[in-house]
Amino acid sequence: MPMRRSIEELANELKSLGIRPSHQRVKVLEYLDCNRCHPTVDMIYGSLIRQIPTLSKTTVYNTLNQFADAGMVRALTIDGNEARYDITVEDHGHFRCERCGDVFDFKIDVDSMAAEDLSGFQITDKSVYFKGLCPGCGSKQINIPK
Amino acid sequence: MPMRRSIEELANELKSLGIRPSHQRVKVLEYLDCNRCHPTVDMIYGSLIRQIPTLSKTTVYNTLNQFADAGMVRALTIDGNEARYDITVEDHGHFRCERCGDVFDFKIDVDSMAAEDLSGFQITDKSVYFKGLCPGCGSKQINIPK
DNA sequence: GTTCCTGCAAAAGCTTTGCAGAAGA
DNA sequence: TCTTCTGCAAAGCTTTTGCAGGAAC
Repeated sequence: MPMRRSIEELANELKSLGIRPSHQRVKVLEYLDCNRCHPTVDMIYGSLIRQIPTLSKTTVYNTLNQFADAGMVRALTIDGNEARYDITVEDHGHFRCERCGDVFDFKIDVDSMAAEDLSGFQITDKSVYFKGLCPGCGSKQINIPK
Repeated sequence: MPMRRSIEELANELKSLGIRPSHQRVKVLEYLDCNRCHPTVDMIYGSLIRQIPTLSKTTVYNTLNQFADAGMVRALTIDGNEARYDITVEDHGHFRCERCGDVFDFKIDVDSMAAEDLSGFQITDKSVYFKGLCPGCGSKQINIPK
């Protein structure tokens, strides 16, 4: 599942989308390719700063916004305070644990959902978010802190 | 559909959940009951300040968080910058127009979705978000501004 | 009288913007 | 050389927190 791609492949993917493959951009993309855990900007920045000591958070923001505009990544706003980023892949939903905050993928066929009343709407994106307790937290039988 | 409830009914609903029915709280709940358009905090505050000149945005935030904790309303984070609030009703999805920003409800049977890999997860909430162009904006045939 | 509630002000946190210097074509 | 990119600093926004006065019970 973590189908790591080489630096060259990642750079070519950027070029094919008209994005110049700067060192920072390739590294951000590589991080997203290797860490499919819906990282926050802080997580990406915190990891890459060790490889690129001059990196700024602004660049991470700029890069992610550019990737999102190009359709390469999807920004998740499953909880309001912080965005998470996700390499665009086939249809899947996101489960967010309300205790530990982790986000899990699960396969789901969004087109199988029985939806109505949407004639006339042009749909460009479908997102499915579930919340609750993940297996690890649920088995601990503790109340969710507010 | 806009099944307005009386002040007494709203106050009783609050009492039944252990929330003291202060004037501000009842008014916020009445607004949500009458305006099922997924309002932002600003929209709620901007409307109620005309009836309650001393109202503060802090109180609106406090009240909405309390309602959300009690399960009376759901906070939507369909776009990252601003939360929207929604009286809890039966299963439905949310469509957000990327041009005009409006949010539309549509009926959807989330349990009909073919989901896998979730054994061991305790699911407490299911959300479905679609994005695209609403009929009004889509018919105008203009490119979406970035 | 004690507890809860309100609302002002300030703080906190995430994200964007302005801009100057650096890097790349 | 000219365009694009990076990153620091500052600003912008939404939301939360601290706290004092007031209301409710």
